[in-house]
Amino acid sequence: MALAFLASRPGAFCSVREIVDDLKLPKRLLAEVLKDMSRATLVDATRGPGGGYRLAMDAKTLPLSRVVEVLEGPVSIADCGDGCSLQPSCLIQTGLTQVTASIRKVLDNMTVAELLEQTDTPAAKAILSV
Amino acid sequence: MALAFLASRPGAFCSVREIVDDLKLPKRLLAEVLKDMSRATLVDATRGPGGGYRLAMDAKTLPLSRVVEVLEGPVSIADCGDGCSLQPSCLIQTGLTQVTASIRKVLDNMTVAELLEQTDTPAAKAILSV
DNA sequence: ATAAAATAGCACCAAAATAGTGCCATACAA
DNA sequence: TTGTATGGCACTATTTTGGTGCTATTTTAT
Repeated sequence: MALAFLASRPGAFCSVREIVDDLKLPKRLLAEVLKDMSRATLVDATRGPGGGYRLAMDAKTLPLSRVVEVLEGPVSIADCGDGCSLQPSCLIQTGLTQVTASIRKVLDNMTVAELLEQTDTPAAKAILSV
Repeated sequence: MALAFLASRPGAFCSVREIVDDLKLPKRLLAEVLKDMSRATLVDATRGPGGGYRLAMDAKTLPLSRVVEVLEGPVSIADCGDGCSLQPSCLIQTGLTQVTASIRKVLDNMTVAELLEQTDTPAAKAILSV
């Protein structure tokens, strides 16, 4: 939600307060998340009055897969690595890998910009039009 | 894993003990899961000596989406219903719905039979060849 | 008949993941 | 130099999920 918000104000630095006021998110939590995204260079940050966050790239070049990776680690539906005790007898590891690849492709092929474009409710559009 | 196992023995009733011995799964847990699948008519069950479970349909006609629905409820990446307090200000609900639909399509288009076909490790193949 | 093999049901516990907070340090601009 | 804002990190709390205890009921081979 926050990235879509930033995408709607390209180039402008938006503070956590602004974002939270519009999107009704827990302030501290959003701050943590944006810190993570900043570390991952998904967003730029500036401090002090007038500071805040902005997308570090064009939203059209930011696939959801990248966002998911930053927030939750590698895209996968199961941890099928060597650490899994079931691996020796697992009949579906290879198949699940393929499913994961397909899902990853879905996330690769949708960007934050596209996510934002779909916004269609009046209340949401009102937020964007400010 | 269990459904792939059953798919490898079409028509035959397999007991929880047999499955667990081959797949090295916690017995009680698999029993719970198979009960759920039985209630959802994904598998047939028979009791008594020689009893067990078998797929209720051809594995080729059993998409993973159906399995996921039985085990985890409706396929979705977020609970965007009316119950969500963020809905009024959510910029991405519609977009996420589209992503969910795409992922659902992935799961619709892969069957338990296909999952099983991908099995390629020697140890796993040994289980199938018995 | 009856004992053994197996599922049915349901409550419960434990571990892991996730949502959310406390607290302080650091930077920046008016 | 003061107020605004991010940076970092540990911590708590809640939810979800993996897993268990126990008992009842059904089935079939002997």
